[in-house]
Amino acid sequence: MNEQRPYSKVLDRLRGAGLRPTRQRLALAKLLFEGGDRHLTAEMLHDEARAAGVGVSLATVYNTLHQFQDAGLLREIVVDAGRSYFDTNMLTHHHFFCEDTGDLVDIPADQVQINALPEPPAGKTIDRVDVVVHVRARG
Amino acid sequence: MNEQRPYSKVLDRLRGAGLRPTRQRLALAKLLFEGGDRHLTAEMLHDEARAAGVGVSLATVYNTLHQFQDAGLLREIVVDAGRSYFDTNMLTHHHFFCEDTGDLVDIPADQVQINALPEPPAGKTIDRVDVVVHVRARG
DNA sequence: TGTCAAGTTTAGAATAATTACAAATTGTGG
DNA sequence: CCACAATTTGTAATTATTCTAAACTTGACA
Ligand SMILES: [Mn+2]
Ligand SMILES: [Mn+2]
Ligand SMILES: [Zn+2]
Ligand SMILES: [Zn+2]
Repeated sequence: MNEQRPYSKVLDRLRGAGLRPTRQRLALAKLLFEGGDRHLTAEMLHDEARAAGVGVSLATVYNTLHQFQDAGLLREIVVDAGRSYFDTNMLTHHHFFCEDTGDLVDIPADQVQINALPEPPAGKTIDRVDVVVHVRARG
Repeated sequence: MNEQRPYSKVLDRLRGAGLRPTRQRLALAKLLFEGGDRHLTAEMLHDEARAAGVGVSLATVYNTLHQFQDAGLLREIVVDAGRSYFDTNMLTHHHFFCEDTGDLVDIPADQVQINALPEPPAGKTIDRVDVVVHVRARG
């Protein structure tokens, strides 16, 4: 449908977020947001960009991921010590995490029902509930 | 009660795990296991040990934490990017995590009821379900 | 109780992910 | 187009952690 204007969607998205549509940001946004829901590390995205012929430094990949996150286009997921995943699915949801492969797979929020939660510690308020289902290759 | 033999408990614990009771391991085990359930980083434990007058290197703290983990005396918790917590509570349970302070607080398993979970991806088997309730200082 | 091999500790180097910096480049309103 | 702020980038710095190889303990047993 938008083969004539391959950047119009991400362009609107960047404009909506108040971010200048630079060559690098357009290319990264295309990789991030036009392939369905994705879970990527900075290094993975950098490799994809280079493979797609996009000249972009790793520093810019980090900058861009954080800017997108601040703009509400992404969120960061922590499941693996010493490695951050960025998740393009902004709906409330949970994850399968496969320790063998490092893969993250979404679980829609309505497929996890939490019927009880204790009161948070005094003076604290609940921000978000993360459920991570650790899975392994069947053995 | 065991003031006469202040190390007998941790000594038994190390013996049971097949670990030689060295000065360093005894001291770290005492700090870890005789103060109720704890959630510590390697750096925190190192600082505590030094404050208690125990000469121990940071490398040994890391070695010891991993050995204790392999022996089933501890488990590692990942909630904060780039920092590992070690948890002395080996019962199945969940956590409050306060992003402001970095504090982890246990939630007993029976206070979280999960009434639905989807099938794991093909060929995968569920290992463990981690629930992390992110909380913030009330604003 | 002394010996010795195996297990353990350690200082410091190495690694990996991420962030900081300051100079060069680019996007945009006028 | 211009001026100027925003952005990008190569490189250095930082942080948590792991590796290494030499020095030191421990425990079995003679
Ligand atoms: Mn971040
Ligand atoms: Mn570990
Ligand atoms: Zn996701
Ligand atoms: Zn815990």
